[in-house]
Amino acid sequence: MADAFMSDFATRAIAERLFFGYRAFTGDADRVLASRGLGRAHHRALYFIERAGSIPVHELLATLGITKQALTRVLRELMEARLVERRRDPTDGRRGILTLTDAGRALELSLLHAQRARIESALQHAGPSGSAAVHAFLEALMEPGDRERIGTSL
Amino acid sequence: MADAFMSDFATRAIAERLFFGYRAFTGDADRVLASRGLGRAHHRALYFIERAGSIPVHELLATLGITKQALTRVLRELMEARLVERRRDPTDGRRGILTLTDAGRALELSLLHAQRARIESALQHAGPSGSAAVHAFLEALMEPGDRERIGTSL
DNA sequence: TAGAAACGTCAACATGGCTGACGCATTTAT
DNA sequence: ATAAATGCGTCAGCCATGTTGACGTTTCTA
Repeated sequence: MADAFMSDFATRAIAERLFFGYRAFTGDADRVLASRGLGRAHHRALYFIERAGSIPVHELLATLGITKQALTRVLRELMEARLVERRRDPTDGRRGILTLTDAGRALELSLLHAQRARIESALQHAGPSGSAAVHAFLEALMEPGDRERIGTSL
Repeated sequence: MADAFMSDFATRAIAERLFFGYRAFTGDADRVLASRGLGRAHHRALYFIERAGSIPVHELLATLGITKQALTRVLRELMEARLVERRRDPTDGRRGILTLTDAGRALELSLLHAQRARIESALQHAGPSGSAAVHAFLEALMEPGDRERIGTSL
């Protein structure tokens, strides 16, 4: 038989929870960023550089899904602030490799920790077996091509 | 004993799933909006007006968490496109009440349906008992003050 | 050695936020 | 009755973050 879609009511229940939940989640970091004169775009770059340890520019570009012109401006500001360093890939001198400085790592961690209590509390509200469901839900929500960009959930 | 925070690793697992998941979720509607020359800001206004049936301007402002100047521009464009109508509150002539036109309701529904398949699939991946966990997780993630703005999950 | 690849950069522009300052109609308080 | 407060709508200017398009440079590859 044909696929019966979920109700509009049930769809809205998720849509509005995602909207308010994501806004609160990003708000925690935004407050820290604002005190340093940085924005959400800087956070995203710091996050994915730290996560990878070091990352080629082209891969960061693909992960963030923005143009190189948009990323270049963010990276220039992060390098001027001595939070990010760029060096050349020794195996291919055209490629750039990005790493965080000690200050960059410290900031990235403080941004993560600004979000930690909210995430921890939310997972607790999901219940002991709910954590796996939340991970599965969010992974299934993602574009398939992005799933290889994340770490395992366990 | 002192609260032992969750690990950075576990925090990152949620943070990156939220980032990619939310991006995919909004992307579905963004494509429909772009074909109509509208943006995400218009979608949010349409969503909350439709959800309430009709809504005072000040309440929409509080829900969206933006300034009246930012909302005014969005509402002007929506009213020019005959998607939204504004009338006066009969009990207080200073207040404005917003409603959708038939065309506005049709667009809002098509935006919701653009997101429905992804949400439905994600909930299925969360498992039969996972849906309640997902709702609880997202609600706990929200700012407490926003919780009164959402509908029940059942 | 020619061409492709991987950037970095400049310029112009769109979207969606912000603050500040006014003005106007309407309601409320004195 | 009138003065003050409220709830807008609007203008102006600015910021953050994205977009295209075009160009130049260095480096690798065929």
